[in-house]
Amino acid sequence: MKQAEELEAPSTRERILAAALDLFTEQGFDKTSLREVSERVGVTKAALYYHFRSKEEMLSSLVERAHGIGHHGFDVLPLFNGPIDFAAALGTFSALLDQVLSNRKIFVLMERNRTAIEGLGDHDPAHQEEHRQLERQWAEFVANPKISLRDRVRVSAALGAVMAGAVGTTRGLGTDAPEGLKDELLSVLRDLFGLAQPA
Amino acid sequence: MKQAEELEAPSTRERILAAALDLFTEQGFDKTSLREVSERVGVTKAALYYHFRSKEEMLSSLVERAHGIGHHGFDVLPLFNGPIDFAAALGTFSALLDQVLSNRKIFVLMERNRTAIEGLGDHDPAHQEEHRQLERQWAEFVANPKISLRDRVRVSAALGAVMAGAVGTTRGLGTDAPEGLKDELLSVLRDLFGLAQPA
DNA sequence: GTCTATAACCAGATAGAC
DNA sequence: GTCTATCTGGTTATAGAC
Repeated sequence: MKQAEELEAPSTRERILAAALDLFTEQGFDKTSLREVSERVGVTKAALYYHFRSKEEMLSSLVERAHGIGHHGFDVLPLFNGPIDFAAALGTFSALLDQVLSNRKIFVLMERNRTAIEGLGDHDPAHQEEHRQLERQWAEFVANPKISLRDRVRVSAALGAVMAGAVGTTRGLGTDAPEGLKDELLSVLRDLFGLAQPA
Repeated sequence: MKQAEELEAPSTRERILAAALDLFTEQGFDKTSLREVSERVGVTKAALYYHFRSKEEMLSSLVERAHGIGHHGFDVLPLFNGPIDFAAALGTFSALLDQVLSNRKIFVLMERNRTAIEGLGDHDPAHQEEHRQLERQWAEFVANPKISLRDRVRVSAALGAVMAGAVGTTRGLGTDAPEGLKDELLSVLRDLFGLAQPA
């Protein structure tokens, strides 16, 4: 995510990642061979192995960025252990929304390659641990009996709505950044959380 | 979905599908080999080929049921070509919700194997055609300029909320049918659609 | 830093006996 | 309807030259 990427000539490594991102998203991780990636980049298959230990490390590198985002968003989950402060939750979701909107491509990749990403830790234990923890936190939240079913469903629905709105729209519209989408989704969140709409 | 399945001894074919459903969901379609499926069922790999032409046909058979459901739900989409009648939409989503809740396992499978299902038509053109049409209808709806952005976002968010609520909850809670979940999600939909909550 | 060549492997699928 | 045995093909990954 250094800004230099778009100014300098992109390094081979970056070009590989860009090609992999597109192919993994279009065809799926498992159905994309390294041969295809190398052909698109214009290097040989073996050259990929200079830059990445394995195919999984490519996926790993791509998903890494999104993990930081999820981390920030989900860090607050353990704090929810009773009636939810929806005004505060709106702030969290708003920040999450920003991140998702400005990293749409990666979130589409993740949405479409869930199983591949989950089974990723075999060669990358650190990554797996981070992922497992996120999953566990969410599972615990969803099943937490100290929180009313209503509140859990609302938060869960909010997450689904944000993802569907931000990611689902992207697929239909290509790579457009739809004007006003963020405001509409914030409005959705307020309705979901029982908060007043601003003038 | 014949009721007999649970009363009679399940046929080999059904046992294969059940094992495949579990394995495909847990590990992903691509990472599950026919050897694993055959071992779990207690037959040999070759025996699978008596019941199914290919691995893809297994997935195809599993997803078939859900397609009918999506079909009914999305059939109404082309009718949306202006301001949306949210009271009517609530009925559609309510029916969809029923179907998703009573077929959770298959929807989890679909959520986690999107790319595999999309690339499925190579050996099954009829299936592909149905899928493509569903995708197209949705894409057209999402991008339809005759419908206000607000309304499109609301419908999109509603779909995401229903799926997240019904499917996401399932993974956390195993195969439980959470009491009251449906009512909570209907309530979410009413808020999303600007409809009054019933007494 | 990129190539050629090849290793090593395992998947999906088929043929034909029983 | 299920088995044994086998084929074919593409995949990831490595060794070592340039």
